[in-house]
Amino acid sequence: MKVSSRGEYALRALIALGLQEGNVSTIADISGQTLVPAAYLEQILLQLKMLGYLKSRRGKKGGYMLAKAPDQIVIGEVIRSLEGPLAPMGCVSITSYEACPLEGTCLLKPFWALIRDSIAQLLDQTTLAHLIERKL
Amino acid sequence: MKVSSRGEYALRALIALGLQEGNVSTIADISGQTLVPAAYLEQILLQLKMLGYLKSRRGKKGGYMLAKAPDQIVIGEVIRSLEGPLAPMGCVSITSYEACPLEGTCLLKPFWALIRDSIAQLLDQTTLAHLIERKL
DNA sequence: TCGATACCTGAGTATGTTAGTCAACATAAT
DNA sequence: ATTATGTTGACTAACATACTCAGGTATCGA
Repeated sequence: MKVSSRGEYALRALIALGLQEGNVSTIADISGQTLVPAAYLEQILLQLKMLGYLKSRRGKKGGYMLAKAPDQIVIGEVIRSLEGPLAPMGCVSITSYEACPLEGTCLLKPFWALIRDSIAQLLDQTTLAHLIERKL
Repeated sequence: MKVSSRGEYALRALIALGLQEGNVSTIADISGQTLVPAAYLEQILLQLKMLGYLKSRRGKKGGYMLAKAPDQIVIGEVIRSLEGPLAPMGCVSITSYEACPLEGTCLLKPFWALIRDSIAQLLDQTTLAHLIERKL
């Protein structure tokens, strides 16, 4: 049930940028604060930008900043974008359902569904603002 | 947040055996009911036996059966044995904690802890008996 | 006792994922 | 022009996943 380092790193970066309130931060800055290797962080920031969470400015005095207000950034969406569905099994995934031959009689499916609901509810009701303000 | 096929297959096998109430089932039988490839299932059953969940009898008329009552088999324990800790990150794992350099100031840790609690509570309060009796 | 039927053991393998690195390029400010 | 920055895409080492397969060993029934 692990979250990959990529997902963890992305959230760390979003938090670091959220704490900057509008100022741009360079990759080196963010790398320093989050302890994510700069070259790897670069990839992740680019992906977050393509997903619409970040804006960037090139050249000298360039850097990254949030593209949305922290309370508009839903953690569940971020994780799904970076790691795929939250559901523990394809047969109970809403965003990328996969059929299973046991489907009809499977005694596990309702159980997996319970777990998916529990995880999704937590992640989808939490925003970057909640994390930054320590309001969980 | 995926569960591996190994974990899913193990639970399918336990359910199949739980429905047999004391009768032995051959690998081929279980493979037929669960749709898990027989040679792969063999490995998994062996592991479940080593973990104390199953008993086996060799030779003709041989096969596998549960070693415990279904209400003594906790799903959380099975998953942990097969896939490692339930926690999404090492820094909030109870069974295999790993330190993190950000520890003190990390705004994510309390969030991961919430998720770990939620998952662990569900998995640790569910037994094989619950699954078989459809009582979730 | 013999042979068929099972479980047991350990090695091997194809594929994919993770967690990165690196080199070269494009753009903006001074 | 120079320099600091983001951008792009290729590359790689290590590991995990999801299996297969070849043989060995125990037990039952005839």
